[in-house]
Amino acid sequence: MRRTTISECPDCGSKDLRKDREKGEVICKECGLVVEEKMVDFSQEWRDFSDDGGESKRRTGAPSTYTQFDQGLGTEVGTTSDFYKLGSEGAKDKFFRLRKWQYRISTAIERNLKVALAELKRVSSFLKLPKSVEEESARIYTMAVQKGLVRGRSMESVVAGALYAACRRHEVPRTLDEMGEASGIEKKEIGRTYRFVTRELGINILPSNPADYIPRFASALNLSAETQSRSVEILEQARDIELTSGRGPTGIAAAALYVSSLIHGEKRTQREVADVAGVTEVTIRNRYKELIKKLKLTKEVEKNKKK
DNA sequence: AAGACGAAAGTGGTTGA
DNA sequence: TCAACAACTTTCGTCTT
Repeated sequence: MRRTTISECPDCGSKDLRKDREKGEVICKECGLVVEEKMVDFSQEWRDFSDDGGESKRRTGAPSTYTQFDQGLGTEVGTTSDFYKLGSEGAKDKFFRLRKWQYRISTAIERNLKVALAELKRVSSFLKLPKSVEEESARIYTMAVQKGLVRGRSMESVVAGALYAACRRHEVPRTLDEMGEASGIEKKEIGRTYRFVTRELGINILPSNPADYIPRFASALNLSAETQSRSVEILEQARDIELTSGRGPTGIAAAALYVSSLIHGEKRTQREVADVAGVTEVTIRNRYKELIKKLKLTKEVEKNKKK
């Protein structure tokens, strides 16, 4: 895969950049700007779900692209020019039957996919998601359609659910709020379809890591790179003493960022942090209290308060 | 006046009988 | 299927800067 390399930050010109290979992000250490969000595609095809309904969707060969409505493969059984190559009458009958049958089952799905993938691309570009996530979500959506999971649900909500799932798998999580804003679907609904689709398709998603949210939140708050990396340290320590399990990852990320901003004398209000993280001040306060207590950070915060 | 703090009641999802 | 439960939110009053 070809990757372009950027050697200096377009915002402040600093050459001190930090690369996060896993997330395909490049972050400027000076200003914390997320310079590049290019995803390395390490996705695999996990399409051999166990037998269901008898029809096998397996195939071999080069991977096709899923962001084209027909997956980049022609779906015509044959063209009329092929017709004249056929010999017997039986073969000709079969030719027509096959083509008619093929046409019927494919048009419904194709029509759906065509519209859905356009919507998917729209939302994806709105959220500035990497290409590989877009591909993955298209793949998820395609499978959902083939299994008839869209029935009884709005197409848009399934699209949003597929995108959300793909983001999680690629460790570039967006919050349900952001997804809701981009797609115009209520976040409750997205969460519901997301859970439904992933369960039905047997996709397992690891619980998202709070640290994955840090670069974006910090960038939105104009926090320095030191503050940012400090908050990641805090998160690691918090995880080691089981402060993170069971809690909402965004809340923890937000609290770590808040503490870190206090320590580095770039104070942000709880309100500001809460807004970009999509949680309430109360949640930040609760996490914040736990953090400074369990990690004996009180002294550090006090020390920098006077500045 | 704005921000931080905390109590109390409500919401939606998970879990276990 | 239902009730208990944990996490989070909303709302509101009080304290601090």
